[in-house]
Amino acid sequence: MKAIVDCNSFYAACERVFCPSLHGKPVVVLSNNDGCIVSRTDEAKALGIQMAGPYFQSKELIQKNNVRVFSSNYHLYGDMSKRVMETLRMLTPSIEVYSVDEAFIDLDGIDEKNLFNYAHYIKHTTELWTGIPVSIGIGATKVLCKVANKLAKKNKKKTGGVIILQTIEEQMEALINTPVEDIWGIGNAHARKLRMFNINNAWELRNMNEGWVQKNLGGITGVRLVKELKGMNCMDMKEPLISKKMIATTRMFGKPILELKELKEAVATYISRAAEKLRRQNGVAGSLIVFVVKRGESNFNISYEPSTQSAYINLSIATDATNVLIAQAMLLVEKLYTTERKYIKAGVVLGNIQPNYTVQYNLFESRENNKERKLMKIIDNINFGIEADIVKFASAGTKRNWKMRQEMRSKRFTTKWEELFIVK
DNA sequence: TCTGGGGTCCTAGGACCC
DNA sequence: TCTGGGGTCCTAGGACCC
Repeated sequence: MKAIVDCNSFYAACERVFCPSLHGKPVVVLSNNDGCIVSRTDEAKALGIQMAGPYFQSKELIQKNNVRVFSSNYHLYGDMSKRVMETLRMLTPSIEVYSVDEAFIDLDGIDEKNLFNYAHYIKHTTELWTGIPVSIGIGATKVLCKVANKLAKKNKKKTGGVIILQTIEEQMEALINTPVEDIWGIGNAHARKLRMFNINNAWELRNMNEGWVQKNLGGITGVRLVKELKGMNCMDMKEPLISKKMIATTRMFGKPILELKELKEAVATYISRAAEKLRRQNGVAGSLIVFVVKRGESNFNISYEPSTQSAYINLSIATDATNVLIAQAMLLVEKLYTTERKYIKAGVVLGNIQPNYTVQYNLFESRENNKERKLMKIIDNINFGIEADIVKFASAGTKRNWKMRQEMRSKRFTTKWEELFIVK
């Protein structure tokens, strides 16, 4: 058997740890730039505030009901996530961190009669040590774990936050109570399709034949999903993901910009971020994509939808040097830039990532990289150790009018000395 | 006027190779 | 007039996840 441990309303829960008066009160957390709602407590859900909905649409509801609103504070959430995962690691033999707020646990070797007590022990200890409430779903496969977890979360009072699917009867009941759009791996497009075929819950999907699924549900991915619903393991526990295959940094701007100079500054800054991430995993990137998004506008009787343009380059030598990547990116920005409309967003994606010891040099390029590598190391040490961005490239700008809005961010209680939590 | 950011996996089709 | 069979690699795009 396996389990998934999933933090309840994770971002909002992190805020509550450092502001206990918010327990029992509605809280929401916003995405970058205060654009969307990305985390809601149960009290906020009960008010009808939509997940992933634009903030401005719920603003009235939020103000009327005195909902506490936070901008996202990724320093805090990242650190709290680490604490949760460390706790699970100490309590269980093997975990796979699936996302910032979820981990699968391998329960092979645990006596099935003890699963219930074991799950409650994990739940209780995690909550005690970190202050973050969790729900646990247990089943034979990852997909069944997710089914169990979803139901456990939906019905915390009745289930105590833990559901175990052991017998076929338990599985059947759970699957019947899971509408197709709630199945892990079924998104909007497939859900609509399934409904069209009058397949409405997970049990009905489970009983479809393989040929049909193969043809209508994304090929092999769909077949695996249905097998997992039947209790046949098709998704292994994964080794911890050490190196990413692509690294992206993209942001909306705080306000739309028109100037090429500002656009370049933003892109140079994103490259700096992405290259730091790249170096942290000891990787080098072989390709680079820059994209920019123009604002939608209506002038007189012409209207434009927001539109994205992108350009990419394959680097002759894979690199992790910020300055090299910035230089290439600037050329791409110049290629993309026009003055016709304002820009609201830009991003960079580093691809073709390889470990840095495999770099393929070529005849026509010198090996100056050593010098660069030393420089990058020094810059990274200063920025990681003292304060982010204390040393940066001039092309990344100093005024940064385009920086995102984060008007309601809490303090970085656990990662910045100047912002430590104060107990009176 | 206002709608985030960062990922993964799979497939189809084209280019190219022997 | 006639023109094989079997691969690999790359890219773009779709779908999905949190």
